[in-house]
Amino acid sequence: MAKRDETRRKLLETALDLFKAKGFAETTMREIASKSDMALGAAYYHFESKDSMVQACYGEWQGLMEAEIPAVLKEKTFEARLVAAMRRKFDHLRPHRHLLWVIFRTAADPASPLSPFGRGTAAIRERSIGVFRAIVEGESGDPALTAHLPRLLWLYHMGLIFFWMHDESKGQRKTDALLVASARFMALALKVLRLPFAGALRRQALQLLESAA
Amino acid sequence: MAKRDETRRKLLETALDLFKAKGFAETTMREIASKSDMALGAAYYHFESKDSMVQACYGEWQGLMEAEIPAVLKEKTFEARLVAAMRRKFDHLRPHRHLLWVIFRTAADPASPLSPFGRGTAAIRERSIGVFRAIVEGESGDPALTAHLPRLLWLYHMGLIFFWMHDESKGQRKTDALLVASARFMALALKVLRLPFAGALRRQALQLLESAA
DNA sequence: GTCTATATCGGGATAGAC
DNA sequence: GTCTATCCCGATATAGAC
Repeated sequence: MAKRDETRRKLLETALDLFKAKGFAETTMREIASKSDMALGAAYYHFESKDSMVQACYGEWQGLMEAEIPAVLKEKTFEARLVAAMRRKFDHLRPHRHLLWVIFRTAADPASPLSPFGRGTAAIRERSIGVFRAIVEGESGDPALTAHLPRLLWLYHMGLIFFWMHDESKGQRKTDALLVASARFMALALKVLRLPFAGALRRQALQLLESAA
Repeated sequence: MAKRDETRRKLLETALDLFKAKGFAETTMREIASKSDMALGAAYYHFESKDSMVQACYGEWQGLMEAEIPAVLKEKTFEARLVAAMRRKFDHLRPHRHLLWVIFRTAADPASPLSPFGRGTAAIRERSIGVFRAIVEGESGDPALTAHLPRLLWLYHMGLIFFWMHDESKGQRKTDALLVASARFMALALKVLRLPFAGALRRQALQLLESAA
Protein backbone atom coordinates (compact mmCIF):
# COMPACT_ATOMS: atom_id res chain seq x y z
CA MET A 1 0.00 0.00 0.00
CA ALA A 2 1.43 3.37 -1.04
CA LYS A 3 -0.65 5.16 1.58
CA ARG A 4 1.02 3.35 4.41
CA ASP A 5 4.52 4.10 3.18
CA GLU A 6 3.73 7.72 2.52
CA THR A 7 2.32 8.26 5.99
CA ARG A 8 5.35 6.60 7.56
CA ARG A 9 7.68 8.73 5.46
CA LYS A 10 5.88 11.90 6.42
CA LEU A 11 6.09 11.02 10.10
CA LEU A 12 9.79 10.17 9.86
CA GLU A 13 10.55 13.38 8.00
CA THR A 14 8.76 15.52 10.55
CA ALA A 15 10.39 13.62 13.37
CA LEU A 16 13.92 14.03 11.97
CA ASP A 17 13.34 17.75 11.46
CA LEU A 18 12.17 18.18 15.02
CA PHE A 19 14.93 15.99 16.46
CA LYS A 20 17.47 18.09 14.62
CA ALA A 21 15.91 21.36 15.70
CA LYS A 22 15.19 20.58 19.35
CA GLY A 23 16.83 17.31 20.21
CA PHE A 24 15.34 13.87 20.73
CA ALA A 25 14.21 14.09 24.34
CA GLU A 26 12.73 17.55 23.87
CA THR A 27 10.58 16.47 20.94
CA THR A 28 7.25 14.95 21.92
CA MET A 29 5.25 12.39 20.04
CA ARG A 30 2.28 14.77 20.26
CA GLU A 31 4.33 17.36 18.39
CA ILE A 32 5.51 14.92 15.73
CA ALA A 33 1.93 13.82 15.17
CA SER A 34 0.36 17.27 15.07
CA LYS A 35 3.06 18.69 12.76
CA SER A 36 2.36 15.72 10.50
CA ASP A 37 -1.35 16.65 10.58
CA MET A 38 -2.22 13.48 12.41
CA ALA A 39 -3.51 12.41 15.78
CA LEU A 40 -1.18 10.93 18.35
CA GLY A 41 -2.70 7.50 17.96
CA ALA A 42 -2.01 7.50 14.24
CA ALA A 43 1.70 7.98 14.87
CA TYR A 44 1.67 5.05 17.28
CA TYR A 45 -0.16 2.96 14.72
CA HIS A 46 2.84 3.30 12.42
CA PHE A 47 5.66 3.27 14.97
CA GLU A 48 5.59 1.28 18.13
CA SER A 49 7.69 3.80 20.02
CA LYS A 50 9.63 7.02 19.67
CA ASP A 51 12.86 4.99 19.73
CA SER A 52 11.69 2.86 16.86
CA MET A 53 11.44 5.93 14.66
CA VAL A 54 15.18 6.42 15.02
CA GLN A 55 15.70 2.71 14.48
CA ALA A 56 13.79 2.91 11.21
CA CYS A 57 16.09 5.70 10.04
CA TYR A 58 19.12 3.65 10.94
CA GLY A 59 17.95 0.87 8.67
CA GLU A 60 17.69 3.35 5.82
CA TRP A 61 21.15 4.76 6.50
CA GLN A 62 22.54 1.24 6.44
CA GLY A 63 21.09 0.77 2.98
CA LEU A 64 22.73 3.98 1.75
CA MET A 65 26.02 2.68 3.05
CA GLU A 66 25.83 -0.49 1.03
CA ALA A 67 25.48 1.56 -2.13
CA GLU A 68 28.98 2.88 -1.43
CA ILE A 69 30.69 -0.49 -1.35
CA PRO A 70 31.86 -0.53 -4.98
CA ALA A 71 33.63 2.82 -4.58
CA VAL A 72 35.29 1.66 -1.38
CA LEU A 73 36.52 -1.55 -2.96
CA LYS A 74 38.49 0.42 -5.54
CA GLU A 75 41.14 1.06 -2.91
CA LYS A 76 44.11 -1.22 -3.33
CA THR A 77 44.95 -2.27 0.21
CA PHE A 78 42.93 -3.64 3.10
CA GLU A 79 44.01 -0.70 5.19
CA ALA A 80 42.87 1.88 2.64
CA ARG A 81 39.56 0.11 2.08
CA LEU A 82 38.81 0.07 5.79
CA VAL A 83 39.61 3.75 6.22
CA ALA A 84 37.57 4.69 3.16
CA ALA A 85 34.58 2.68 4.32
CA MET A 86 34.53 4.17 7.79
CA ARG A 87 35.02 7.70 6.50
CA ARG A 88 32.04 7.30 4.21
CA LYS A 89 30.00 5.86 7.02
CA PHE A 90 30.80 8.82 9.23
CA ASP A 91 29.94 11.20 6.40
CA HIS A 92 26.53 9.58 6.17
CA LEU A 93 25.94 9.55 9.89
CA ARG A 94 27.29 13.03 10.64
CA PRO A 95 23.96 14.86 10.21
CA HIS A 96 22.43 12.50 12.73
CA ARG A 97 25.33 12.19 15.17
CA HIS A 98 23.24 13.51 18.02
CA LEU A 99 20.65 10.79 17.39
CA LEU A 100 22.88 7.74 17.43
CA TRP A 101 22.83 7.34 21.17
CA VAL A 102 19.23 6.24 20.84
CA ILE A 103 20.49 3.24 18.86
CA PHE A 104 23.17 2.42 21.40
CA ARG A 105 20.70 2.78 24.23
CA THR A 106 18.57 -0.01 22.86
CA ALA A 107 21.79 -1.93 22.16
CA ALA A 108 22.42 -2.09 25.88
CA ASP A 109 19.28 -4.08 26.59
CA PRO A 110 19.72 -7.72 25.62
CA ALA A 111 15.96 -8.17 25.83
CA SER A 112 15.21 -5.52 23.26
CA PRO A 113 14.24 -6.86 19.85
CA LEU A 114 15.94 -3.81 18.36
CA SER A 115 19.36 -4.38 19.91
CA PRO A 116 22.07 -4.49 17.21
CA PHE A 117 23.54 -7.47 19.04
CA GLY A 118 20.30 -9.39 19.43
CA ARG A 119 18.52 -12.02 17.40
CA GLY A 120 15.87 -9.69 16.07
CA THR A 121 18.41 -7.74 14.05
CA ALA A 122 20.49 -10.67 12.81
CA ALA A 123 19.52 -10.08 9.19
CA ILE A 124 20.54 -6.45 9.05
CA ARG A 125 23.69 -7.21 11.04
CA GLU A 126 24.75 -9.94 8.63
CA ARG A 127 24.33 -7.51 5.76
CA SER A 128 26.54 -5.05 7.56
CA ILE A 129 29.13 -7.75 8.23
CA GLY A 130 29.00 -8.53 4.54
CA VAL A 131 30.47 -5.10 3.82
CA PHE A 132 33.51 -6.01 5.88
CA ARG A 133 33.73 -9.40 4.23
CA ALA A 134 34.09 -7.58 0.92
CA ILE A 135 36.75 -5.30 2.38
CA VAL A 136 38.77 -8.24 3.70
CA GLU A 137 38.42 -10.25 0.51
CA GLY A 138 41.73 -11.31 -0.95
CA GLU A 139 43.76 -10.93 2.24
CA SER A 140 46.00 -13.94 2.57
CA GLY A 141 46.67 -15.70 5.85
CA ASP A 142 45.41 -18.58 7.92
CA PRO A 143 41.91 -19.23 6.51
CA ALA A 144 40.56 -20.23 9.91
CA LEU A 145 41.64 -16.88 11.26
CA THR A 146 40.54 -14.70 8.37
CA ALA A 147 37.11 -16.30 8.50
CA HIS A 148 36.56 -14.46 11.78
CA LEU A 149 37.84 -11.18 10.47
CA PRO A 150 34.61 -9.70 9.04
CA ARG A 151 32.73 -10.24 12.29
CA LEU A 152 35.62 -8.82 14.28
CA LEU A 153 35.76 -5.76 12.05
CA TRP A 154 32.04 -5.22 12.45
CA LEU A 155 32.57 -5.16 16.20
CA TYR A 156 35.49 -2.77 15.77
CA HIS A 157 33.32 -0.52 13.64
CA MET A 158 30.61 -0.41 16.31
CA GLY A 159 33.24 0.56 18.84
CA LEU A 160 34.60 3.24 16.56
CA ILE A 161 31.14 4.71 16.02
CA PHE A 162 30.70 4.77 19.79
CA PHE A 163 33.99 6.63 20.14
CA TRP A 164 32.96 9.04 17.39
CA MET A 165 29.67 9.75 19.15
CA HIS A 166 31.54 10.80 22.27
CA ASP A 167 34.24 12.68 20.33
CA GLU A 168 33.83 16.42 20.82
CA SER A 169 36.96 17.44 18.91
CA LYS A 170 36.44 19.66 15.87
CA GLY A 171 34.96 17.62 13.04
CA GLN A 172 35.66 14.53 15.14
CA ARG A 173 39.32 14.65 14.12
CA LYS A 174 40.36 12.49 17.02
CA THR A 175 38.20 9.69 15.69
CA ASP A 176 39.79 10.04 12.27
CA ALA A 177 43.24 9.85 13.81
CA LEU A 178 42.19 6.75 15.72
CA LEU A 179 40.74 5.23 12.56
CA VAL A 180 43.96 5.78 10.63
CA ALA A 181 46.17 4.52 13.44
CA SER A 182 44.05 1.47 14.15
CA ALA A 183 43.74 0.52 10.47
CA ARG A 184 47.50 0.78 10.08
CA PHE A 185 48.07 -1.23 13.24
CA MET A 186 45.68 -3.96 12.15
CA ALA A 187 47.32 -4.21 8.75
CA LEU A 188 50.71 -4.58 10.41
CA ALA A 189 49.40 -7.06 12.95
CA LEU A 190 47.92 -9.19 10.18
CA LYS A 191 51.27 -9.12 8.41
CA VAL A 192 53.10 -10.17 11.56
CA LEU A 193 50.60 -12.96 12.17
CA ARG A 194 51.44 -14.35 8.74
CA LEU A 195 55.13 -14.77 9.62
CA PRO A 196 56.16 -18.40 9.99
CA PHE A 197 57.34 -18.11 13.58
CA ALA A 198 54.11 -16.44 14.77
CA GLY A 199 52.46 -19.84 15.05
CA ALA A 200 51.81 -19.60 18.80
CA LEU A 201 50.25 -16.18 18.39
CA ARG A 202 48.06 -17.44 15.55
CA ARG A 203 46.92 -20.43 17.54
CA GLN A 204 45.94 -18.40 20.57
CA ALA A 205 44.27 -15.72 18.50
CA LEU A 206 42.18 -18.44 16.94
CA GLN A 207 41.27 -19.87 20.33
CA LEU A 208 40.29 -16.42 21.48
CA LEU A 209 38.06 -15.82 18.48
CA GLU A 210 36.42 -19.19 18.70
CA SER A 211 35.62 -18.80 22.38
CA ALA A 212 33.78 -15.61 21.52
CA ALA A 213 31.74 -17.09 18.69
CA MET B 1 24.61 11.76 59.32
CA ALA B 2 23.69 8.17 60.07
CA LYS B 3 20.04 8.85 59.38
CA ARG B 4 20.69 9.86 55.84
CA ASP B 5 22.73 6.77 55.09
CA GLU B 6 20.24 4.45 56.68
CA THR B 7 17.35 5.82 54.66
CA ARG B 8 19.30 5.61 51.46
CA ARG B 9 20.27 2.05 52.27
CA LYS B 10 16.68 1.11 52.98
CA LEU B 11 15.51 2.60 49.70
CA LEU B 12 18.25 0.87 47.73
CA GLU B 13 17.51 -2.45 49.38
CA THR B 14 13.81 -2.24 48.61
CA ALA B 15 14.56 -1.11 45.08
CA LEU B 16 16.95 -4.00 44.45
CA ASP B 17 14.40 -6.48 45.78
CA LEU B 18 11.69 -5.11 43.53
CA PHE B 19 13.96 -4.86 40.50
CA LYS B 20 14.90 -8.49 41.03
CA ALA B 21 11.31 -9.60 41.47
CA LYS B 22 9.62 -7.60 38.73
CA GLY B 23 12.30 -6.03 36.61
CA PHE B 24 13.50 -2.44 36.43
CA ALA B 25 10.94 -0.94 34.07
CA GLU B 26 8.03 -2.62 35.84
CA THR B 27 8.98 -1.24 39.23
CA THR B 28 7.65 2.24 39.95
CA MET B 29 9.16 4.87 42.18
CA ARG B 30 5.85 5.05 44.01
CA GLU B 31 6.19 1.36 44.83
CA ILE B 32 9.79 1.65 45.99
CA ALA B 33 8.82 4.50 48.26
CA SER B 34 5.72 2.91 49.74
CA LYS B 35 7.41 -0.46 50.35
CA SER B 36 10.14 1.47 52.13
CA ASP B 37 7.43 3.07 54.29
CA MET B 38 8.18 6.44 52.84
CA ALA B 39 6.52 9.07 50.74
CA LEU B 40 7.42 9.47 47.10
CA GLY B 41 9.07 12.80 47.81
CA ALA B 42 11.49 11.17 50.24
CA ALA B 43 12.76 8.82 47.54
CA TYR B 44 13.34 11.76 45.22
CA TYR B 45 14.96 13.68 48.05
CA HIS B 46 17.65 11.00 48.23
CA PHE B 47 17.91 9.94 44.60
CA GLU B 48 17.55 12.28 41.71
CA SER B 49 16.12 9.61 39.43
CA LYS B 50 15.28 5.94 39.19
CA ASP B 51 18.38 5.37 37.09
CA SER B 52 20.56 6.96 39.72
CA MET B 53 19.49 4.29 42.20
CA VAL B 54 21.11 1.66 40.02
CA GLN B 55 24.12 3.92 39.61
CA ALA B 56 24.47 4.18 43.38
CA CYS B 57 24.51 0.39 43.59
CA TYR B 58 27.25 0.34 40.99
CA GLY B 59 29.35 2.56 43.20
CA GLU B 60 28.88 0.16 46.09
CA TRP B 61 29.76 -2.86 43.95
CA GLN B 62 32.94 -1.06 42.94
CA GLY B 63 33.82 -0.67 46.60
CA LEU B 64 33.30 -4.38 47.22
CA MET B 65 35.54 -5.11 44.27
CA GLU B 66 38.36 -3.04 45.67
CA ALA B 67 38.26 -5.05 48.88
CA GLU B 68 39.18 -8.08 46.78
CA ILE B 69 42.36 -6.57 45.34
CA PRO B 70 44.76 -8.04 47.89
CA ALA B 71 43.49 -11.56 47.25
CA VAL B 72 43.72 -11.05 43.51
CA LEU B 73 47.26 -9.72 43.75
CA LYS B 74 48.41 -12.96 45.37
CA GLU B 75 48.36 -14.56 41.94
CA LYS B 76 51.83 -14.74 40.46
CA THR B 77 51.31 -13.77 36.83
CA PHE B 78 49.56 -10.91 35.09
CA GLU B 79 47.37 -13.41 33.29
CA ALA B 80 46.26 -15.14 36.49
CA ARG B 81 45.61 -11.85 38.24
CA LEU B 82 43.42 -10.61 35.41
CA VAL B 83 41.38 -13.80 35.30
CA ALA B 84 40.98 -13.84 39.08
CA ALA B 85 39.89 -10.20 39.16
CA MET B 86 37.28 -10.62 36.46
CA ARG B 87 35.91 -13.82 37.97
CA ARG B 88 35.44 -12.09 41.30
CA LYS B 89 33.82 -9.17 39.59
CA PHE B 90 31.35 -11.44 37.83
CA ASP B 91 30.62 -13.22 41.10
CA HIS B 92 29.71 -9.88 42.64
CA LEU B 93 27.63 -8.74 39.70
CA ARG B 94 25.84 -12.03 39.01
CA PRO B 95 22.84 -11.34 41.29
CA HIS B 96 22.31 -8.07 39.45
CA ARG B 97 23.09 -9.17 35.93
CA HIS B 98 19.71 -8.07 34.63
CA LEU B 99 20.24 -4.58 36.05
CA LEU B 100 23.49 -3.79 34.31
CA TRP B 101 21.78 -2.76 31.13
CA VAL B 102 20.63 0.37 32.97
CA ILE B 103 24.29 1.30 33.40
CA PHE B 104 25.09 0.63 29.76
CA ARG B 105 21.99 2.46 28.65
CA THR B 106 23.18 5.66 30.28
CA ALA B 107 26.61 4.98 28.77
CA ALA B 108 25.10 5.51 25.35
CA ASP B 109 24.21 9.11 26.05
CA PRO B 110 27.34 11.27 26.11
CA ALA B 111 25.34 14.05 27.71
CA SER B 112 24.24 11.97 30.67
CA PRO B 113 26.05 12.79 33.92
CA LEU B 114 25.70 9.10 34.82
CA SER B 115 27.50 7.71 31.78
CA PRO B 116 30.43 5.49 32.82
CA PHE B 117 32.48 7.19 30.11
CA GLY B 118 31.49 10.75 31.02
CA ARG B 119 32.98 13.40 33.26
CA GLY B 120 30.43 12.93 36.01
CA THR B 121 31.74 9.47 36.81
CA ALA B 122 35.46 10.19 36.40
CA ALA B 123 36.18 9.57 40.08
CA ILE B 124 34.66 6.13 40.26
CA ARG B 125 36.17 5.23 36.88
CA GLU B 126 39.66 6.19 38.00
CA ARG B 127 39.24 4.00 41.06
CA SER B 128 38.25 1.14 38.81
CA ILE B 129 41.23 1.77 36.55
CA GLY B 130 43.37 1.72 39.68
CA VAL B 131 42.48 -1.93 40.15
CA PHE B 132 43.96 -2.72 36.77
CA ARG B 133 46.99 -0.59 37.51
CA ALA B 134 47.66 -2.85 40.47
CA ILE B 135 47.17 -5.94 38.33
CA VAL B 136 49.63 -4.71 35.71
CA GLU B 137 52.20 -3.60 38.30
CA GLY B 138 55.59 -5.14 37.76
CA GLU B 139 55.06 -6.06 34.13
CA SER B 140 58.16 -5.09 32.22
CA GLY B 141 58.14 -3.57 28.75
CA ASP B 142 58.19 -0.19 27.07
CA PRO B 143 57.12 2.22 29.82
CA ALA B 144 55.29 4.47 27.37
CA LEU B 145 53.21 1.50 26.31
CA THR B 146 52.55 -0.01 29.72
CA ALA B 147 51.40 3.39 30.95
CA HIS B 148 48.34 2.96 28.72
CA LEU B 149 47.70 -0.58 29.84
CA PRO B 150 45.46 0.04 32.89
CA ARG B 151 43.10 2.26 30.90
CA LEU B 152 43.06 -0.24 28.06
CA LEU B 153 42.27 -3.08 30.43
CA TRP B 154 39.45 -1.09 31.95
CA LEU B 155 37.96 -0.72 28.47
CA TYR B 156 38.46 -4.43 27.87
CA HIS B 157 36.70 -5.19 31.14
CA MET B 158 33.72 -3.04 30.16
CA GLY B 159 33.51 -4.93 26.90
CA LEU B 160 33.72 -8.25 28.69
CA ILE B 161 30.93 -7.26 31.07
CA PHE B 162 28.84 -6.29 28.06
CA PHE B 163 29.49 -9.71 26.51
CA TRP B 164 28.64 -11.38 29.82
CA MET B 165 25.36 -9.47 30.00
CA HIS B 166 24.35 -10.88 26.64
CA ASP B 167 25.72 -14.36 27.37
CA GLU B 168 22.85 -16.79 27.84
CA SER B 169 25.02 -19.91 28.17
CA LYS B 170 24.74 -21.80 31.45
CA GLY B 171 26.47 -19.87 34.21
CA GLN B 172 27.84 -17.63 31.47
CA ARG B 173 30.49 -20.23 30.65
CA LYS B 174 31.14 -18.72 27.27
CA THR B 175 32.24 -15.52 28.93
CA ASP B 176 34.60 -17.44 31.17
CA ALA B 177 36.11 -19.18 28.17
CA LEU B 178 36.52 -15.83 26.46
CA LEU B 179 38.10 -14.38 29.59
CA VAL B 180 40.64 -17.20 29.83
CA ALA B 181 41.47 -17.11 26.13
CA SER B 182 41.76 -13.34 25.99
CA ALA B 183 43.91 -13.11 29.11
CA ARG B 184 46.25 -15.75 27.71
CA PHE B 185 46.37 -13.99 24.37
CA MET B 186 47.14 -10.64 25.94
CA ALA B 187 49.92 -12.13 28.04
CA LEU B 188 51.46 -13.66 24.95
CA ALA B 189 51.01 -10.49 22.94
CA LEU B 190 52.75 -8.46 25.63
CA LYS B 191 55.61 -10.94 25.58
CA VAL B 192 55.89 -10.70 21.82
CA LEU B 193 55.82 -6.91 21.97
CA ARG B 194 58.84 -7.01 24.27
CA LEU B 195 60.96 -8.84 21.69
CA PRO B 196 63.73 -6.68 20.21
CA PHE B 197 62.55 -6.98 16.62
CA ALA B 198 58.97 -6.00 17.44
CA GLY B 199 59.94 -2.34 17.34
CA ALA B 200 57.61 -1.42 14.48
CA LEU B 201 54.69 -3.09 16.19
CA ARG B 202 55.47 -1.28 19.44
CA ARG B 203 55.72 2.07 17.69
CA GLN B 204 52.39 1.68 15.94
CA ALA B 205 50.66 0.34 19.00
CA LEU B 206 51.81 3.43 20.84
CA GLN B 207 50.55 5.69 18.08
CA LEU B 208 47.23 3.92 18.19
CA LEU B 209 46.90 4.32 21.94
CA GLU B 210 47.91 7.96 21.90
CA SER B 211 45.45 8.81 19.17
CA ALA B 212 42.70 7.40 21.36
CA ALA B 213 43.71 9.30 24.48
C1' DG C 1 18.34 18.43 57.28
C1' DT C 2 14.80 14.89 56.71
C1' DC C 3 10.46 13.64 55.65
C1' DT C 4 5.01 13.54 54.73
C1' DA C 5 1.25 14.58 51.99
C1' DT C 6 -0.67 16.02 48.06
C1' DA C 7 -1.24 18.21 43.77
C1' DT C 8 0.32 18.82 39.20
C1' DC C 9 2.67 18.42 34.89
C1' DG C 10 4.43 16.31 30.82
C1' DG C 11 4.60 12.80 27.83
C1' DG C 12 4.89 7.80 26.33
C1' DA C 13 1.75 4.40 25.43
C1' DT C 14 -2.96 2.07 24.83
C1' DA C 15 -8.12 1.00 24.03
C1' DG C 16 -11.84 1.25 21.63
C1' DA C 17 -15.02 3.91 18.73
C1' DC C 18 -15.55 5.18 14.06
C1' DG D 1 -6.15 3.54 9.42
C1' DT D 2 -7.24 7.19 12.12
C1' DC D 3 -9.05 9.70 16.08
C1' DT D 4 -10.46 10.75 20.94
C1' DA D 5 -10.05 9.83 25.47
C1' DT D 6 -7.61 7.92 28.95
C1' DC D 7 -4.12 5.65 31.77
C1' DC D 8 0.21 5.39 33.86
C1' DC D 9 4.25 6.94 35.76
C1' DG D 10 8.56 9.67 36.21
C1' DA D 11 9.55 13.92 37.84
C1' DT D 12 8.63 18.43 40.09
C1' DA D 13 6.58 21.67 43.29
C1' DT D 14 4.83 23.20 47.50
C1' DA D 15 3.66 23.63 52.22
C1' DG D 16 4.44 22.24 56.38
C1' DA D 17 5.75 18.72 60.46
C1' DC D 18 9.67 17.24 63.26
